[in-house]
Amino acid sequence: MKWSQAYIPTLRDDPAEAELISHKLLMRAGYIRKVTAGVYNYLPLMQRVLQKITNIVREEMDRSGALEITMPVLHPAEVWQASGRWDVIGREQMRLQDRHNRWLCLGATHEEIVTDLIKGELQSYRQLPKNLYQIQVKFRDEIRPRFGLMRGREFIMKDAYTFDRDEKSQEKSYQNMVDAYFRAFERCGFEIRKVEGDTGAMGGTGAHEFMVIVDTDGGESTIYYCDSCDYAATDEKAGFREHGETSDEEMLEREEVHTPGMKTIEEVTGYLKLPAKKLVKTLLYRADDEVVAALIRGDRNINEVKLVNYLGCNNLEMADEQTVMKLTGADVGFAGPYELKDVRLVVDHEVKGLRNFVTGANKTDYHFLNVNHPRDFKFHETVDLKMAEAGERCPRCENGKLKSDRGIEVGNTFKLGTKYSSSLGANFIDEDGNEKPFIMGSYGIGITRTAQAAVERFNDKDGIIWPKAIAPYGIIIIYTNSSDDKQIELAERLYMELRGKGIEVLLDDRDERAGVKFKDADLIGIPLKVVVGERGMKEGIVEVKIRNTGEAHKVNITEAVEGIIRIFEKVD
RNA sequence: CGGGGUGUGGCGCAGUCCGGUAGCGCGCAUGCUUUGGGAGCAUGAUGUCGGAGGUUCAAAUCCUCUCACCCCGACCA
Repeated sequence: MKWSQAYIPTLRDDPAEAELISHKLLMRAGYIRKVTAGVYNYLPLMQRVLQKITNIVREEMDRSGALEITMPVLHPAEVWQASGRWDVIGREQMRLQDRHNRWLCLGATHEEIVTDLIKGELQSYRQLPKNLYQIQVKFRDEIRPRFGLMRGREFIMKDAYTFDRDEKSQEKSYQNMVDAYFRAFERCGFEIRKVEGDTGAMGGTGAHEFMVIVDTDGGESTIYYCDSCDYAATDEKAGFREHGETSDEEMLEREEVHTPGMKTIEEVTGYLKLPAKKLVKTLLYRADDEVVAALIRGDRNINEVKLVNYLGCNNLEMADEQTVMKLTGADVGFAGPYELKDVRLVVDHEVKGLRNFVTGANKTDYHFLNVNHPRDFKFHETVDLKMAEAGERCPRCENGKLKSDRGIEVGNTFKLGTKYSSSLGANFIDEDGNEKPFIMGSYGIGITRTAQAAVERFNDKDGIIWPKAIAPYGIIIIYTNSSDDKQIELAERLYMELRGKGIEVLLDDRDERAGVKFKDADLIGIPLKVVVGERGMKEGIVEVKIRNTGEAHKVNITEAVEGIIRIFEKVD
């Protein structure tokens, strides 16, 4: 492609709307343009990148034995109602009505549709396992779209669905997908980290997320991993080995103390001169229709996902001020378990071993010292409600410590069990003659998100640095003086010959000064730059520069094509 | 949805407090010079000042309503 014929609208300034480096670069380098919040045009360069990623993913899916199909973007409400998710998913599902006032939605995921598709047609265990996938546009009406393609409302995704007869077979199908994911992401140029994830609204029995680790604000997820074994999990999922300390202090008399305006742990610990570990937070939540109080040590942060999972509720939010006032008789910030009525107590394991701790007194501006259980309040079971923290002990191995990183989730895998097959009545006849629901799995790769993750991961002050496998073009040729016919002639010749060798080349034939061409070439991130210029011509060489390493080579004009290819082949 | 902010030529912004001919940089067009890391000079084009209503002799500027977008939070691939 010749630049003069291409459509690559680069910008000098960062667009005001972009926050992340990757978002800024994709805008500035002419890859994307916003249409409306969370919805983008993909320009020619972006289209090529997406195509590259798509092709890699498709090849690895096909290699794994998965079968490509295309399902609709528009779904009837009925199938979502049948699975029960019409009511559960709620606002982020894009819904609309047709001219007959029938409800439809735009698909954010296709468990229902694919299950409905195979229902009655996959009938025998002899036809299993099956893996169906598609690469297609999805919609999710994000509450707050942001970060460009990272959290868009419209995005491209590869989603696959497996159907197995039993757990053992499912395990194989699952591992098969995991293997395919590693191959695909590796080919895209990523070092990928697989971590255990929460199953969330998908339901099911197990999940993993595939993360690109970055050290920028683009790293929206925190993960914890063990420094000695292969344990790794999202912050929502991560646990750690608790110390199981049991205090042997003697129980002291409960004592009310005046703590005017001290609502936070920091304020109370500062005022009472006690470590946060000696406090127990009482957090009131509204879980569906019930109010629960979560008790957790003062120095810990609550993991609401763990609480939701334990309660099995659909909706969890902090109780509002009125509710807190009604139940505790006090302002927010002074709740405690002592004589807290009509509220279910959910207690973190660590609270069990504590003695003589501080809680709110259910009275504005007062706390209790020396609260103890079961004397002052009772509970029967405890649960892990804590956010993990770096430095804690690994839950899997003996000596490991947890470390944390931030990452971008580019893929996920879910074991769904029979949630969808059961609710939609998708069964097969097993070897024993019994009708059974399929054991399902679902597997996603965010194509557009992967593209942006690459930019977030691979860039420098000058612009994008695409891994070769997903770069829109492999080589860019620049001639520095557009009024020098000899340069143009040589550049054109190299362009034609390299293209003849099957390499994707961009020739910057614009009548621009050399500086502009260099800047733009770096900005759009082409892996290899070939410079035809006055200096080189005198020496009888062209310069070849690797975007990634900055490494520069000189190649004799007489054997330029071979020389360039040789260098190009070594680029990652 | 709650909190904060922004809408002014294609892009980035000033002007708004204190009403009085709509500006700057980049980009764009033409010409000359220049030609290895976002050139210089000259000339030029491009604006419903987000929209609607109101106040006023006069509104980008003040008032009311509204829409869009961005940031923080809740949500999430």
